[in-house]
Amino acid sequence: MKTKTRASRRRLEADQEDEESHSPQTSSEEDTDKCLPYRENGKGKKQDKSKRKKHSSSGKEHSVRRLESNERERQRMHKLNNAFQALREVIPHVRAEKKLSKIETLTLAKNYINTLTATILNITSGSLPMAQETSTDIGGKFYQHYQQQHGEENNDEHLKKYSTQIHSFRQGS
DNA sequence: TAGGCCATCTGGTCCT
DNA sequence: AGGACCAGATGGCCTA
Repeated sequence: MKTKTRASRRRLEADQEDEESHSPQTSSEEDTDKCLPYRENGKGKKQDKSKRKKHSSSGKEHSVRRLESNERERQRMHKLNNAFQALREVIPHVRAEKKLSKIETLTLAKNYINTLTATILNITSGSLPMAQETSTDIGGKFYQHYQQQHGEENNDEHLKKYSTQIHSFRQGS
């Protein structure tokens, strides 16, 4: 992978620093200073430099914890990316040969959900204002798409169930 | 070459 | 206490 080289290089550098000085914080402190301005409130709020936590562990221990933490973070991001990939695969889009970026994926997913919701409401009742705005042409296309995705069997049953859920969800909100 | 996108590292904060 | 989550920083790759 392209960034593997970078990652291993950084790890190597960190290890070297650790071995040389037993104070791997030096470069990290500089990095942290670049994080300014600090977030103002809420989750992830950064503290004033003077209030920063002191590491109780030795340099070696801290370095080990950091590496473990980095690995967990990588795994977490991989899971997140897998979820993005799964989302990409269920969103119909025009330029199928080009991979959707994350922001495109989220935006298209939101639009897709909105359209599907409107379409299903249109199919099942047509009584809500949003459903009336939706053209039957679009509705037909998505119904076709639904059939391609889910096959012929139990479509009515599934659609009925889904639309009931949507209706109750919309009424609840 | 600038800008977009991405993976990774990192330290702070939250949660269990 | 330790893991999860988050956001900033950094640098590589790609494309217009």
